[in-house]
Amino acid sequence: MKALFKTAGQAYKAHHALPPDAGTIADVNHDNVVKTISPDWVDGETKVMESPADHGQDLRLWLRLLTCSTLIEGEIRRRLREQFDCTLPRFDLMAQLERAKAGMVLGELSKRMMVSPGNITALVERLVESGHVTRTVSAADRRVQIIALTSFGRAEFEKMATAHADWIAELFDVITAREGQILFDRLGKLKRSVVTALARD
Amino acid sequence: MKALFKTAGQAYKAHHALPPDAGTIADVNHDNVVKTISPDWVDGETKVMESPADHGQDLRLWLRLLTCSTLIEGEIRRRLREQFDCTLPRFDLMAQLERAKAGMVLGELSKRMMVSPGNITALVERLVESGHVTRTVSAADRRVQIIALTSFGRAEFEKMATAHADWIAELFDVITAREGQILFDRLGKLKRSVVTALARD
DNA sequence: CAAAAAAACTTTAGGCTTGAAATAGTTTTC
DNA sequence: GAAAACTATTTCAAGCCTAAAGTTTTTTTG
Repeated sequence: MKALFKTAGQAYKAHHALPPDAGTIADVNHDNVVKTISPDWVDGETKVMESPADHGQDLRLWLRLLTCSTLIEGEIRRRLREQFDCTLPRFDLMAQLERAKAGMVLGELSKRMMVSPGNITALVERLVESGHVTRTVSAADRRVQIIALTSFGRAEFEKMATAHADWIAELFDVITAREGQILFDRLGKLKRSVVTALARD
Repeated sequence: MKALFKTAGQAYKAHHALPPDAGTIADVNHDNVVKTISPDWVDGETKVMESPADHGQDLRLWLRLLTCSTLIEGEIRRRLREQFDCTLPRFDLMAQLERAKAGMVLGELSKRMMVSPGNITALVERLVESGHVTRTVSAADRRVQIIALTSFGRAEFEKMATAHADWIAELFDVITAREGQILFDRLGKLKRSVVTALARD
């Protein structure tokens, strides 16, 4: 099984016209350049113009999936920063640690967070500095670092976790339990499809 | 409407046990630290342990949604890099430009890609340097930069777009047209839910 | 047991991303 | 028509992220 690293970024949104629900009015100005009036953002997600072997539907679905998670993730990030002066990676790392009472090895954090080990090094360093976590060399294996939440870190995390759950509930407002279940199940199948494809190399 | 910026990162995966399908065996070693054996990555997505006011389902759904898009995005990124020595943001930007024959204003690119304007500046700079796009000051409004694909950039993009569509089709392999449609529709409702919540400020 | 392989991290170079502050050009207002 | 407000973009500091190469320590193997 190969490693799955990610950088930052966005995704493929070409071959698509503007969505009618985005409220954007596209027209041509003096320079013959596309310009829009009004909202702060516009997602490129919409109808695929050509569909080679009906890859179009998959592409459309992928774009919508990506738009949803980008939108939600961005908002969570923003609120975390504004209300708790915290970043998502920091929150995430503490979340992983929260259930590991005895602490967690750095490599395990890396796997669970699906980010590269080198990344965790610096992230942990900053969290140690701000007093949220501790880092201890294992007595049994001196290569190993054990990371654990401090009581301060735990208290801070608790506050954020509560707010976070509320935010998600707010954003998912109009989704009923039944719809949520359908989405959950279908996404489960998609996840398996992706994992299978990835395992095929 | 507020701006929606994002940094890089992952998301909240706490309050969750390991998924049985991840193939991970968690146990406690000499240090009393959680260690796992086996795969390269483990997603933290799974059953929410406590559910305050049944925020649990939303949280679960969000986590699964995020896992799906992280997995897919990571793989697309990896292939783009390996097979075309290109990053996702570069590909994305070219994708936006591809349909704007006359070019696009920098600010419009920023909106469509849902990233901050300052980001586009550097991205465009690198694409100009590698000969994929051109940057021209508008004659009508000297504040404005018009960005357009070069024919080289267009040719390169075409190759990548074809491969990209195939990759998505491959990853979405087992999803049927009908299931895809259901997912698409439900995600559409979710998107509206999020956009509405965001518009409420 | 010594050499080789493996494992857990860290370091490095380079790209992406943001929010905030600065710059420059355009439009509005009085 | 000058001052004020607005708009498009750039610059900056800081953080996140990766792949690849390097370090130290442990395990495996001949």
